[in-house]
This record gives sequence, C-alpha cells and structure tokens, in this order.
Amino acid sequence: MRDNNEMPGHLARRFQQIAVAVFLAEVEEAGFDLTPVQYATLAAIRTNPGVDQVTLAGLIAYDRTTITGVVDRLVQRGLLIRHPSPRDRRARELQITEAGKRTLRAITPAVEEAQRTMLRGLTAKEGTELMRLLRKAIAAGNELSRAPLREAELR
Amino acid sequence: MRDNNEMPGHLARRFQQIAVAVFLAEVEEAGFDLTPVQYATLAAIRTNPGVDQVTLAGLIAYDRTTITGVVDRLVQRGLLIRHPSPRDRRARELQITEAGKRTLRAITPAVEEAQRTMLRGLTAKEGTELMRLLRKAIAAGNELSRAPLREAELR
DNA sequence: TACTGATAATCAGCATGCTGATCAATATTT
DNA sequence: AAATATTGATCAGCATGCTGATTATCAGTA
Repeated sequence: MRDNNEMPGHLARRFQQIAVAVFLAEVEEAGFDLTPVQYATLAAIRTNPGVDQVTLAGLIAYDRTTITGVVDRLVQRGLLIRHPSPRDRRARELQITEAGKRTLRAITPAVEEAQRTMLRGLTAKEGTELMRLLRKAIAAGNELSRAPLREAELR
Repeated sequence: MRDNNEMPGHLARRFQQIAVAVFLAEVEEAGFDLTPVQYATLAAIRTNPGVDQVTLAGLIAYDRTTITGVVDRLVQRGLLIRHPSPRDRRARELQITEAGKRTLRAITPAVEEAQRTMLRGLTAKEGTELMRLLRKAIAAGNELSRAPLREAELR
C-alpha cells in the first residue's frame, strides 16, 4: 500500500481542504460571509453579464446542478438577479446587482491574501511552478469530470 | 481581477474535482462502489486496527464530524466493525472485516491506475515535482484547516 | 407542419465537509 | 473527593458536488 503522501489524489484533497479553509478565514476576517464557489460565481457573472446558467457553469467548471443552488442563495441575498432570457424561454439570464459589485470590490483584497496564504510554504518560484503543473494536469484531465471548463460562446 | 488560472484556490478545486472523478470512474470500472474517502478510511483502519475515530480522523486529515457518517456507511456495508473501547468508554474502536480486506485488495489496482491517470498530462518528473510542491504547501498550511493531519499516538 | 432529438433548468437522492452544540466519560485541578 | 476542564462521539444545520430523472422549450428534419 502506497503512503498517502505518495497519492496525488490524497494531496489534491488536502490542498483543496486547506485552500477552502484559508479562503473562508480571510473573507470572514474582512467581515464577509461568502464561499469560494459563491465568489467565483459573482466574479464570472460580473465579467459576463447576462450569461445563462449552463454557460456560467462551463466558465468556472461547475456541475450544472450545483449552480442552481449556488445562484439561488446569491439571489436570496440580493447579490444576483435571475430573469428569463428573452431569446430562449428555457434559459435564465444572470446579472450582478450593485450590492454584488460592492461585495466583490470589498472582498477582493481578502481573496488575494488567501491566494498568497495557501502558497506561503513555497518560494515565489515554487508557487509559480505549482500553478503551472496544476494547470497542465487539469488541462489533460478536463474532460474526465462531469463539469469540464468550457469557453464562452458568443450568442 | 485575476484570471482563474492564476488563482491557486481555483486550480486546487479543479484538480481535486478531476481526481475524484478519475477515482470513481476507475473504481466503478473495476466493479466496486467506493468513494475516495471510504477507501482512505478502510486503508487507514487496516494499517491501524483498533483506532478510535478521532485518531483515525487525524491520520487522514478528515473532520471528526465527517468521519461519523463515513464509518456509519462502511459499517452498514459490512466492511468495518465499530465497538466500544474497553479502555475508554467514550471511544469506539474500529476494525476492518474480512470483506473489507478483500475489497481493499481487489480495488488496489484501480486506485493505483487512478493515481496515474490524474497525472497523465505530466511527465514523470513533473508528476514527482507536483507532489513535492503539494506536500510542501500542505505542510505549511496543515494547521489552517479544522482537520489537520496528526501523527498517531501510542496508547 | 408534425416529429424527433437536443438543450436549460430543476429536482430527488446521496455523500462529503464544515460550524457549533450536546452528552457522556475521562482527566485535571482545587 | 468535589469541582472543573477536556475529550470522543454524535447531532442539527448548511453548502458543495455528484447521478440520474423530469419538464419545458428549442432546433432540425421528415
């Protein structure tokens, strides 16, 4: 039996576990209550106003069924607006509200700090290399999960 | 706003997402139905028969409240036995059953294959380096999550 | 145009993974 | 020994994240 420390899957889980904990701690310290998933959702919608949920899911590599609940909670809190698309009555277009934009702006320093903290054991060069290797491994495995990353298509 | 591909937290989530999908696919192909968490639990108990749940949680860096449910399901399926500790009536000692051992043995090739698959985009050297960097980052952040890795103590 | 297949969103169901609380039992202090 | 603190397990509650199904709608074809 291989040692846990030799299992990429175990290391992936641990690193992600720490990344989430660091994110939540930094964000809470800044006086906000937002999960990594909620943050990514807000940021993606600000950059792509009016996206539908499937496209949004592809942009940040979420499962489409997970998005529903995440968006629900953000709408409930007044950070997003969801309305039917005029072009396709199946789809819902998503817009960020002013409160959502304010939250994003205010929270950004904490998010940046969290990204630094989760690499704090590494030198700058090692941190860059870790990110490169993760990107490369992810690119090769993109299609293996149910929620692959997708480029946005023009509509 | 930083690009997602420059955010270690985003990369961590994606890599973990792919790792889990690969694990489940390989294991299912081998004819089993076991999650990564369940596998790690079985393996840790086989190596440390009679551990209590808190120690187990520390060995594989799980939250103690998560362990309860995981062990429940494994006991239900007859892969584990949970019985009160004679030394401490608060604690439950965990043992792996014969069925549990058989499952572990039978599933090992699939788990090994999954570990290779999740690094398939990298050269051997890059894979080794990725694991080294993850271990280093994790060691530095170990105490930042609610479920840090803990050495087993002799009892 | 009627039919067929694909697509957007949602849902039920299950398994992590966490926060914070409770209960029983043990350990420590006074 | 009595009072206090700590610890092991569990629980309720919430948020991902997935599988597989359903519903409404759209797009392409016969």
